[in-house]
Parts: sequence; C-alpha cells; structure tokens
Amino acid sequence: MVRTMLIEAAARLLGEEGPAALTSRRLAAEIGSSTMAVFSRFKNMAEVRRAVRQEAFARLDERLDELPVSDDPVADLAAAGAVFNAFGLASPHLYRAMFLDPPAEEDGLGAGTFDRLVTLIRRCIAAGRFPDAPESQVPVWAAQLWSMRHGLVVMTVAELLPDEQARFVLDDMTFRLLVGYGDDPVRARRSIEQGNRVAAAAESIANGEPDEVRRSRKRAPG
Amino acid sequence: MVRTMLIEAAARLLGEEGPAALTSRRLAAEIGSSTMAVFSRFKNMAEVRRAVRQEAFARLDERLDELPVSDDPVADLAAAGAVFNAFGLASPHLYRAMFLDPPAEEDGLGAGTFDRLVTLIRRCIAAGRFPDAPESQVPVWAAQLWSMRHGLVVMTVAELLPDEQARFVLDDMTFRLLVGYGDDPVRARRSIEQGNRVAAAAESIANGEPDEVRRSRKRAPG
DNA sequence: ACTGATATATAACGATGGTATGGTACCCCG
DNA sequence: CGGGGTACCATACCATCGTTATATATCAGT
Repeated sequence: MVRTMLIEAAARLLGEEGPAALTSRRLAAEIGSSTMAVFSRFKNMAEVRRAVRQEAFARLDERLDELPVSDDPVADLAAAGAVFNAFGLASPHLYRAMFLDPPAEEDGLGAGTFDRLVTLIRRCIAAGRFPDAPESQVPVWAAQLWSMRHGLVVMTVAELLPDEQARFVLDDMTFRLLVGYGDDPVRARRSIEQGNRVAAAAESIANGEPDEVRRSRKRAPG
Repeated sequence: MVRTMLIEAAARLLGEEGPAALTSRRLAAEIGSSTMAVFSRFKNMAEVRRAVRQEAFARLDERLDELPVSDDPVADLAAAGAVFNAFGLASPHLYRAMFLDPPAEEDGLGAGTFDRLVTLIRRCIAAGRFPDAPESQVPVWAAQLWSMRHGLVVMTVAELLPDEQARFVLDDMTFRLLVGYGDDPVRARRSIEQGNRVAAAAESIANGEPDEVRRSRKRAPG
C-alpha cells in the first residue's frame, strides 16, 4: 500500500533527519513518486504529520504492551516509565512530534497511552501497595507520573539536563512519588530496580539483539 | 531602537498569534518597514526567534525576582513554582518557544532560570527543612521540580490535562516531593498554600490590579 | 480493442526565508 | 553651510515550500 509506505517513509524522515526533512517533495521522492501521490491520500502535510504521530503512538503502545505482567505491579509501573523514557531518548524527533508539535487542538492521540498508565496505577492500588488511595486519586497520580517523565524527557532532549543524570533523576523522583503515594520505601526501591531490569530486557528484544547479548548482560561479564 | 521594536513586535506576534504569524514580511510590516530591516539586524529568522526566547526568559526571570524573600524558603520555592506555572499557562506560545522550539543545540538560555531554582532549594536546606540533604542532591532535586512543572505545563498547554486539574495535580505532586525530600508534611502543606498566596499576589501586581486586592495578604512574617 | 475512470507527472501559483542592487537620508567633519 | 561617507532600507529577485490545475498515462471491464 502506498499510503503505509508514505507513513513509514515520513516517520523515518522525521525520526532520522528531523521535521525540516519532512517536505512534500522530499517525501514523494522517497517513494519514487511526485507530490500528488501524497496529496491524493492526505489532505495536506499536517494530516501526514498527524498520521506519523499516530504511527509513533502505536509503536510506543506496542512497546508498552510487550512488557510482561508480573505480580509486582509497582515494578510494572516503573518498567513502563523506563520504556517511555527510553523511547523518547531514542527517537527525539518522533517524541517531539508526538507530544510537542501537535497544535493546540486536542486530537486525543495520546489517550490510549494515558489509559495504560491509569491501568498500571489501578493494579498497584488493587495490590495494596498504595494504602488509603481513593479512586479519585488515580487520574491525578497518572498525570503526575506522566508529566514527571514527560518533563524529564523534554529537558533531556533539549539538553537542559545531561543524559547521564536523567536516569538517576527519574529513578529518584519516581521513588519519592511512590513513597508519597504510600508504598513501602524498601519495596518501592526494589520495584524500581526490577522495573528497570525488565525494561532493559524488553529493549534488548525490541532491538533484536541476539540471546547471548541479553544473557551475558545479566551475568557478571567474563 | 529598531531592534527592540522588532523583538517586542516578534514577541507579541508569537505570543498572540502563534509561531505561524512570525514571518519576516509580517514582522517587517509590523514596524512599517521591509524585510531588510529585519535581516540587516538579525542573521536569519532563527536568530529572531532566539532573541524572542531570550526576551521571554528575561520576562519570566523578572517575575521570579519580583517575589519577596520570606523566612519560609519552602513557601518561596512553592511561590516560584506557581509563578512558573502561571507564566506558562498565560503565554502558551511564548512558553512553547522558550522550552520546546529551540533546536537541539544547547544555547544555555534557560540557565539563569534554573539557577534561581537551585538557589531556592539551597535556602530550604540551609533552613533545615530538608534534613540530611547532601549538596549533591541539590541539582537533582532542582531538575525534578523543574521537569515536574515543565511536564505539567506542557500537558496542560497541549490539553492532555484539563486546566482545572493542573493546579491540583501540581500542588499534590509538589507536596509529595517536598515530603520525600524530608520536609514535615504539615509545614510543607502550609508552605505550599502560602506560596500560592504570594504568587497570586505577585500576579495581581504584575497585572496592575488595584491595591486592595493584595493588601490583605501583604502581612509578611517577621 | 475501446471506453471510462483512476492515478500520476508536470507545471504552475502564492508565500516563505534570504539576498543583491541601488537609492536615500542622515551625520560628522571641514 | 556644505560635502562626503556611511548606514539604512525599498525594491526586486531567487530557491523552496505547500498546494492545486491540467494533461497524460495506466488500468479495468466490457
């Protein structure tokens, strides 16, 4: 299908060369056609960019859905956060397009991703990790975790914060928030570490690394 | 000075009509001149936008510096956060330009604002509100508070989060982080409320509201 | 093979960022 | 008061952008 070819080419252009590279002519040339191939399928370039964002959200959701569901929901929550973070840092242009470029009009494109976060929090509450948490707190905490990660990724991408600090800042902030939500500090710390491990493993799989690489990473090198 | 006229016109165009309105011809027409008036003073439009961002940071810093220094540094910190938040919501296009538009290259334009945050945190530690806080934690916490607010403003501006929730989410997250940093919950809550009052008063002054609106809360401790 | 429809290439339009050219107005100095 | 240099700016121009009109090629169904 030409349409999917266009979307994939557009995502690649945007992801690898930035928004300036995503022009109608360039995109048409990328699939060996003329601009009409673009405009006969999309009303305008804005719609192309929207399709790319939709594709990017689908990829992020896919990554999140690949994460295993364990019996430690807080670790699952932390893993989702790490995946979110890694996604943003690995594809800054795409991340930018997903969360920063969209015009003021709400198009509800990130709603599914937000819902996944809500579900993760609900599981934490159901498991008794956040005692005394009323249902009304769920969307509030989801927004907190989301904006915390979002802000951190944006700061890192904008180079307001060195990359090596970002991970530590994220973990520390996550820890303090989880404790603030009522989780036990020791369990929270352990869940965050476990979540990071799971996310790193999922990242390896997503990147198609061979099994030996993943296995050797878990063992002591040697 | 024509240059300042251009910067102010550019800031107004960007702030009121968005980035699409900030074109060389439009900007030239705005000061009753031609595009050469722009390009003889700025290398290109990117430099114009940079100057606008610089101007916007200066305005934000000005707002922050107008805040009184009280004997409750945590309240001062909360007030700065509220001012930051209000600034972003009041001028979404400017906010966007300041933190989201800048290309990947670091230009250190927000460094001064970040330093103000660091100073506020240091005062909290000096006042004993965050016991057992090593110096190394200061930039980490500054990044946490910054990214927390940043993410929240971005989410609000992008309408991923309803405006009315944003304030509550911010206060709640600030509270939990402050407690996580070691502050006493009761004092933290009080400081946040006090900070919000101070910020609202400063906002009134900045907006040129009559004295009686703010005289009631002018009671500085000490 | 012919007809009709569909998709595409070509080329054009208006607007953009940016530049070259040339004139003008101003200011400093005699 | 006047002359000359300089800084500024209006105009016109270029390449490129998004987008569209028109002509052409391709393909399906008889």
